[in-house]
Amino acid sequence: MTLTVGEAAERVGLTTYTLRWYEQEGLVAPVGRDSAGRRRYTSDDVDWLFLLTRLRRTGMPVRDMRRYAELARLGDRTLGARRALFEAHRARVLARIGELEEDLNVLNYKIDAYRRAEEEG
Amino acid sequence: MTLTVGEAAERVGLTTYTLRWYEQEGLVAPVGRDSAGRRRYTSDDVDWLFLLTRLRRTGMPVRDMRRYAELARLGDRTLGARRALFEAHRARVLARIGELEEDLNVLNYKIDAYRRAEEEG
DNA sequence: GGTTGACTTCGAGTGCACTCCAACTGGAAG
DNA sequence: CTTCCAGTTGGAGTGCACTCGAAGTCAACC
Repeated sequence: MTLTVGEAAERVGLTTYTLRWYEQEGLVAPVGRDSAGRRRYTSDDVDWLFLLTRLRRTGMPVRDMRRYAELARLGDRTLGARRALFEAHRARVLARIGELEEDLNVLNYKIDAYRRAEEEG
Repeated sequence: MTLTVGEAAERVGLTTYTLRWYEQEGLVAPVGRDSAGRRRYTSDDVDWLFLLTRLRRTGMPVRDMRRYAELARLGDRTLGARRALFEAHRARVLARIGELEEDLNVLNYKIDAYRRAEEEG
């Protein structure tokens, strides 16, 4: 039903260090504990962590993830703000993809130039 | 004909600090100097720097850029190695774009969910 | 009941890529 | 000739996101 920090870490692809640090940094609401004081992650916790990994992977700074977590903790009245935050982030991700695609042209051009030079020389 | 470090920095969108640091780190061959010991960047230098900014922007670590610079300094016999380096990097960039596009789905899903929740509530 | 191993906390350490500071130098404008 | 500005060096400092070490606790297994 619930996972230890090690199990949760493995599920979401983060280390136990990072999971504890995310909690400390307020990216994750305080996780439930068992009688021995050990963290127990619910599937909701794991879902949340998974979402965080996607935000992180798209380059969202931890600072913004914290802001998002704070909004989420305030309940439904922040739905609009959270949507706005995601929409702004989506725009950045789209821009980033565009940038990478442009840079790919440079890469392709260079690869081609090297290939031609190799054929010559 | 040649540019000062400040002018070169502006052209390529880096700071003068970074330009000097790139040189110190071996990402750029030692730049020519004027009689007063000040750097003078040729258009070839600027082209090289521009390429570096594209590599950097696509996430190539400075370590790999240094490796690339070293190969370039060895002349034409490293053309193949340089092409291989670029091809490997291109593969990473393509993978990265794919990753971002996947993550975009998560983002879109969440935005949609927020929108629906806003309409309800 | 002892050993093992995963957990706990707190604080310090790491790696990357800059970014800046202090002290100095030299050419150009007024 | 003085003032100013952009440049020079070496080394220190910054921000981010982890990552790890030390010292201790606790449940489970033999």
